[in-house]
Amino acid sequence: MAQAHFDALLTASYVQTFPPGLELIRQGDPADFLHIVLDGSVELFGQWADRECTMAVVQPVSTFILAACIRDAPYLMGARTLERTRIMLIPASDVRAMFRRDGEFALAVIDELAASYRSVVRSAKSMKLRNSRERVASYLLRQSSLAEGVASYTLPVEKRLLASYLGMTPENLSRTLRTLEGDGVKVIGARVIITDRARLTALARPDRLIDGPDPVATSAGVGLPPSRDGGG
Amino acid sequence: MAQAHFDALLTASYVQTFPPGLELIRQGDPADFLHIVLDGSVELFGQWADRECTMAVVQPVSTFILAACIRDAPYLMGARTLERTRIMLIPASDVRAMFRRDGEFALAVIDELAASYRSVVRSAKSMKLRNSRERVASYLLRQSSLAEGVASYTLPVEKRLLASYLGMTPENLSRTLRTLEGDGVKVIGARVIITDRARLTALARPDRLIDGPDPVATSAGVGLPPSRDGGG
DNA sequence: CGAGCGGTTGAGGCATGTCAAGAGTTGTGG
DNA sequence: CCACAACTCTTGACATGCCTCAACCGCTCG
Repeated sequence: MAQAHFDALLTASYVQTFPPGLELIRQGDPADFLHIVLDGSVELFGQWADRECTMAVVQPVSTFILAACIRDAPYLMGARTLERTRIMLIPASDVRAMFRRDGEFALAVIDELAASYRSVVRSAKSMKLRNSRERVASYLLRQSSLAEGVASYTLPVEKRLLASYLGMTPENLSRTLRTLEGDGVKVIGARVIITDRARLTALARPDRLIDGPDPVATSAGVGLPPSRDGGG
Repeated sequence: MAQAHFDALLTASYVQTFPPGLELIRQGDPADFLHIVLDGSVELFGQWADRECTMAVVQPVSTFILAACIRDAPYLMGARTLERTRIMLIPASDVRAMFRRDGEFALAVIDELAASYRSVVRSAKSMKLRNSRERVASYLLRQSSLAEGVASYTLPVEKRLLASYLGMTPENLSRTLRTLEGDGVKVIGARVIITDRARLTALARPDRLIDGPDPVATSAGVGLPPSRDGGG
């Protein structure tokens, strides 16, 4: 986009650092700022009838709740920091005004929204088509491939949160990890060790239409699968 | 958008009528055409490991697989006609070229994508936060409110498909509908009769952040909740 | 009429959630 | 530095939601 426009957005926005566990956004509130994670990580979650579930984890550098800002609609998800996190906030009205003025920016927004959309569809497919055991196996395998195929790595998030993200209870995740030891992967604390990749792959049956394309060497995704995110 | 640009898109595209049950799109195929349902209805579904689930039903006039066209990426979902359906096909390359040339068109695409994104997020929240009984109750209530709050209406889709959409088996849906008779709604064949709206509402606990905003009188949505759809 | 299909119903089993208790870890304040 | 509190994680026992399999009904359509 035009440098002048870019600068205009920057001057209208501001950057702030938040402590861990802080609620940045409450679902249902009007969308007043586009958020961009510069450093740290943010959990997006849904709430309903005293229940809660993790929808995604946003890691640098990504936007979130872009869709709500564009539509000038209430946030569909809440957001809280998982750690000390630096965030840039751009007034939603400025964002809306800007992609009307700057065609390049509009194209970037289109690209981001399309990517986000596909992310959620993938996630929804995983939830509906796989059982919890398969989701866990796929997740562990996917994280390994994101880390350039290493056989050992550490989980990027707490198990409690991972369980919620995968649509199961912490107890169930714990048990599932235990039984998965017979299928090519061992998890000790936050440490994941893939002992038999072929076997784990056979169980997880990874699919690029669900788990995403094979990562290219240049990308550096670390978090939960839909780490690129842009709506809410 | 500019009339000239609109006409250009029209001349590049063509309209075709398909019989019921025809597979329009196979998931994983490259996105070559943007599809627009002019008449009839289309099911979007996901497949994995010999399992299948309905993701959405698209009704006139809506686009689908917009996101795949934009990203020039493989379709994440398959699509098949549910009835005799008239569809307009626009070459994906023309769509991509057009929103680079025409700012108004780009804005329309942004709006459509943002709406689609929010649709899927709602759907995902419903799947993760509600159990099957609550999903069924919400769905029945939602359809009633889309039909201007009438107490009686007919289901817009087959129960078999509805079950898949709601993430359950046909048997389970059948049983659930039976037990729901004690909670303010009766379903005979495809006919839905809400006998005690307050009671059904108490059970469904409808939420505009999941079920969508209260419909305005001018809109005429009929199908499954995310009838507006635009990605894949 | 008979095949095919959607829908319903029943029986039984597995997967997952719930409740409860305890081990291990982390962070805090005395 | 230690003691305590709070929290995550784990494990067990139990309950239940949901699926699977199978049979049957009713309708549609050739």
